[in-house]
Amino acid sequence: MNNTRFSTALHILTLLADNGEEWLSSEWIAGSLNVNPVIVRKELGVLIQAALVKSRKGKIGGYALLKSSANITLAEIYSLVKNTDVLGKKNLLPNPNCSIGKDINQKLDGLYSSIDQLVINELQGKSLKYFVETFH
Amino acid sequence: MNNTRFSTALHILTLLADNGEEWLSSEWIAGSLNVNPVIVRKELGVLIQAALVKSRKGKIGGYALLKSSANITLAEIYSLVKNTDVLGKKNLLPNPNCSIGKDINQKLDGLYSSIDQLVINELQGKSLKYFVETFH
DNA sequence: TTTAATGTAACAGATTTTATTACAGTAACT
DNA sequence: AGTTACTGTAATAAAATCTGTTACATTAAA
Repeated sequence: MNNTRFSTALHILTLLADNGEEWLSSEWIAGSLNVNPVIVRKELGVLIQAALVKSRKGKIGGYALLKSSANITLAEIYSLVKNTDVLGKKNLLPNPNCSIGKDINQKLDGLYSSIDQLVINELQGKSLKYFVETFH
Repeated sequence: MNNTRFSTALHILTLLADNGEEWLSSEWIAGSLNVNPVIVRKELGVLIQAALVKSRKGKIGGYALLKSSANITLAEIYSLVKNTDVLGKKNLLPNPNCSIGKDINQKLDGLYSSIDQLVINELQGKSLKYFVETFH
């Protein structure tokens, strides 16, 4: 994860959770993050797909939580934005004629997925509600 | 970690551990990884700095383990190549006039470092020796 | 009809990652 | 002494990823 997607998604969801029934605009949210509104709308698109967030179009449009913050875990958010394993990428074509090269990616697969699972399990125990409460 | 550095470093160290007292050349190692020899030499430079590996120059030069594989942990390797937090980067300048934006990076710091620590602790329990043994 | 939103495509710019070329320095071996 | 086969490293290029921006169709309230 050499990007800001988790930070961005969690920040967005924190704002929505902290504003109850209000509909927040992507522009307002972007102002808090200090990033471009289109970035925010793109990430919100992912959160809508995942049924964490709902949107309303038109003049008084905006975004609000669809799912209760108590039932959103940081694991769920992470899974949505995760694009690489924690330990990174594997080399594509290690030499099949080398006894190590032949098997390394299979060995790495096991290791990498166990570490990913460890992180997921930990985040599973943390709700968005809990995270938002630390601000008060 | 959206790169191959951990995979590369672990592959290199596995080859060195698996070849006992032999001095392996960067070209031979690169052949197993199927990457450019300069990439391998650069990563070996890091491993030498960390005193995991020794090198020998000249015609019969090459690389060998300096530290015993039983005493090298995957945590040590990870720490050498890690360049981002597990959960990624933070947005640089969230809005200080927003009650969430004002504090979010501090909150993220706590969360991100606890997750990083979790991964480190897990890798601490795994030695290079153990990893290499899974190949036999 | 105007206004202020969402949704999305298309593109541009920046940053990061990987590959490559080149060559100085080193040490063995004839 | 000269050749050979390495390491070490700088410089650059190429590729991939990430972030920002412009533009505009669509939507719905006022």
